[in-house]
Amino acid sequence: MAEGFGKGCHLHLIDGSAFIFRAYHALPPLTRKSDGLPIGAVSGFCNMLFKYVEEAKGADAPTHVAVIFDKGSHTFRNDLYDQYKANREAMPEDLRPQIPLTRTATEAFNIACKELAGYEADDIIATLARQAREAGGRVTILSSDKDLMQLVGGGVEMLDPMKNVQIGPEEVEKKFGVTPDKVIDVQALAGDSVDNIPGAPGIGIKTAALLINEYGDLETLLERAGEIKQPKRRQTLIDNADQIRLSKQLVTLDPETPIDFTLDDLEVRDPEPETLMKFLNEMEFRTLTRRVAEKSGTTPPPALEPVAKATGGAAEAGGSAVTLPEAAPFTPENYVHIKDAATLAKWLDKARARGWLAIDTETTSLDEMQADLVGVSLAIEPNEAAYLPLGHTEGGDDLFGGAQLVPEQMGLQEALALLKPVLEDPSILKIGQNMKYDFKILARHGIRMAPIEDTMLLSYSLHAGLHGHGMDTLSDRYLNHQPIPIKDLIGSGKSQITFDKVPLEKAVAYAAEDADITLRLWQLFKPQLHAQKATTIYETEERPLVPVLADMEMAGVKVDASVLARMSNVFAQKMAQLEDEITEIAGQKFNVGSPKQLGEILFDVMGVEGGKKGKTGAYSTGADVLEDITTMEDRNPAAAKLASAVLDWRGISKLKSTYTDALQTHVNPETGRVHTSYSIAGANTGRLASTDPNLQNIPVRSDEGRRIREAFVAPEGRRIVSLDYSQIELRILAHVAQIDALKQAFREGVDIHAMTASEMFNTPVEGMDPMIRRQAKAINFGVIYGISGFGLARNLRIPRAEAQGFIDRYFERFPGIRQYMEDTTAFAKEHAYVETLFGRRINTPEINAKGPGAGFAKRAAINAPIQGAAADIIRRAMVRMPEAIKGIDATMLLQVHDELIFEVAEADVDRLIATAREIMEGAAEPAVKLDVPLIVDAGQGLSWAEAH
DNA sequence: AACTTCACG
DNA sequence: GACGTACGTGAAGTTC
Repeated sequence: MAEGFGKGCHLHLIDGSAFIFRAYHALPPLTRKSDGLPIGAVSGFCNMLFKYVEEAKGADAPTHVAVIFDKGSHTFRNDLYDQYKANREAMPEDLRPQIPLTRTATEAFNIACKELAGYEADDIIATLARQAREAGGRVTILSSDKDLMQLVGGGVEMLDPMKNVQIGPEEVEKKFGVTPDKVIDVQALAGDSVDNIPGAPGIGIKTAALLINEYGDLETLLERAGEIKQPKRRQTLIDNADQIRLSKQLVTLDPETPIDFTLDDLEVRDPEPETLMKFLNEMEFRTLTRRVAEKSGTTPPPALEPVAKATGGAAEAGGSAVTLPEAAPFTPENYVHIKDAATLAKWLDKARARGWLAIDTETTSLDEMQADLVGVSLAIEPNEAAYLPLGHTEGGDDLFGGAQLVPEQMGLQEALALLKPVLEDPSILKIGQNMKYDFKILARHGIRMAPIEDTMLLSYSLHAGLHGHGMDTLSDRYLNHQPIPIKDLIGSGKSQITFDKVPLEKAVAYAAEDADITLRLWQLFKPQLHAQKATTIYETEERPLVPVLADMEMAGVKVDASVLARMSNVFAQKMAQLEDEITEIAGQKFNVGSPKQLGEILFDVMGVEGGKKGKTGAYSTGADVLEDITTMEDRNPAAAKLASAVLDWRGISKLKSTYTDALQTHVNPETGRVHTSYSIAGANTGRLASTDPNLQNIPVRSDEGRRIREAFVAPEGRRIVSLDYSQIELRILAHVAQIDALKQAFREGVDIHAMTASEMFNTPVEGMDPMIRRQAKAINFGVIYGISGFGLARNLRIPRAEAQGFIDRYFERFPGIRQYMEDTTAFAKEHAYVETLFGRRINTPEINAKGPGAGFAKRAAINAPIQGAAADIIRRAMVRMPEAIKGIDATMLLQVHDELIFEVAEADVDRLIATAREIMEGAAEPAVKLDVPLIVDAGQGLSWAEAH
């Protein structure tokens, strides 16, 4: 080969920023043990480089390589357009110090590391790619960034390093609908919200590709825009031609950046083990240091003596200082398809021997009450996983054809008979992700799994507030592995199929992987529980709640659909009437349900003043705005009337669409009852959330809405009983903030809001003015939410100065509350989490951020220990409830944050109330002895409306 | 898919 | 000194 870069050479260009970003988000916020320096992103970055170096030795090895970084945030594009990337979020605080370290890391790996002020990494990549191509060589860009796709072709291709898929001209065309050379034209039209490139409003990639393909290129399109048939599209292109041309400049990468090195400087060099290990050792990456040592056949340097720990620092907050184990790569070819009883028995023996198994069920529906079991997957160790298909079918799509079971499957009953003794064996742990789902599916087949572990709940106990706890998130973050998307198997939208139609081979790969991932997550999370002091919450609240909630959900609540149907009819009539009225006042027909159209009518057509536009440019027409307009009878009577009619319409529309209509569709045809689903790990504070349908927001505040609760009934001979905690959050506040006056008031059972008013305004509790009491009540709630003068003013509709005066007076009278708020925020700032009385941790990663996010985080931090403790208490009560009411003919049906709803035999109502009340009032103990009593109010009746 | 609105504690 | 503000949820409908 001749000197220098040329034909036969192969250049790898690594998008450094993408690697860093990827590494940062893939890993929990690790810190260096010795001094707390955040190093999660550096660690991930090094792992990725290590993996790259190992894999790059193969057949298609590069001859030249460089990692390209961005330098600074200001580039020539900002000079073209000052809004470029303007809505980018600021770099996270704990990432910033890691950036220079990634450069050092690259050099330690002996890989060229390049950047250029005023240009983005993408421009340098474009320049190098051009040079390499012109020299006759090949180029592979390691990135999946769509902005680089314009470079593909003529010997240049991309490789997505995470998914390990090549991106050539075909893939680019698939994404953009045009050949790579026209990608910039499409991007110029479609714009990009991430980089804040304006493009042509209303035109996305699809439309852009259509236009470019029709007219050949952007310039021709803009010149001939007048020929476009669609009027809106035509106008957009004519009006925004300049903006589109600017957008094209912004998206076009510069292939002529003034770089001060040549391709020859990028020749591949092997890492020098000593240099590399020295760096890795300094970073305290033990595993990686060892692996490099093994590869190079040298001994790793001794671990550095830990230096004295720096004081404080929020770095190791919130269950984060974890080291990821050396993950075994996934080898799906090891997954087993269980076809017969002998093989299943073998796997179950493995579980018996090990004492655990990870399990996952595949079904035909997300609704556990309607889902049919299709298969079960099992895992014993990483990569040791199997799928047992039971209900895969084919055919049945013609009118009379019944679906046929496909071969190579065990019989359902035979399999369940083998599974049952293991799944119910108290000496074998059953590990699942979101076990409530699998528990319910199997319970419907007569198997009650116990004991169980749930990786979703482990993550919730460890990481509440940091991220979601779905399997895809957890696998991506903690195993650095992206599971096969379910979409790849069943599709999406209209053409979606059910899992029983998935071919067995694909089903094995998918389902066994899920069990494998679950097992790995369990092995990773379980040991961290103790280290993070999360064991008690997990063991006493989260895990035991699974069967309790499963039973509640399976029981369901009886709903009289005919009551709802009648109400829907009445609502429909009223709405039609109001719509006529509204059309008349507005003088034109419009969609009352469209806030946009309504805003234009009110503020543009009818001339109401003071319309405020939100960030989308639409007028705000929320209830508070409309209520203000209804008071303008003198100035703008028509608008006042219109606003009032719309408010009425909205009220009815909400009741109809969200409640009376929707609830009917949720009545299970087999049980005649509504089966909600509670998410245990949904709310960061420890509250439950109810979905499909949400039964925690059934109307109660308005008389009309409350009537919907009449449809929630007890069957013949039974009653609905409701028990709710009185003022539980304020009681918790009184306890944690140690407010003597509040504590005493609760002990004496006086009206707490009246007492607050009395303290603040020096008036006796007896004969308290209801208006003053109302204001005091608003303040009491405000305190729980992290009060602000602005918020209180808006809530009470009083001037802000007056609201601030109330708050000042309140804090003067209850200085302990201000102290509590200050202590709590200080704690959050130091640790990046807050804690409830019971030890539940809620992470507050944004607490030290700058900008408006910090305000939210601060108020959330104040609220979380209070809301969270209340959630702890009712969770504890619920866990104890089934055992306590065993001899009573009663079923716990629903939870609404501070309320439990039961269905009880008429004769047992009193006994149930007494027992459940005792459990609920004593639920904090023995873990916490509150200084204030917990009081539970009870009601009963034929419907929820009567019981509440 | 994002946004707006509104139901609950 | 400006800025944006009550906490926590889920669902339906419109708009892009």
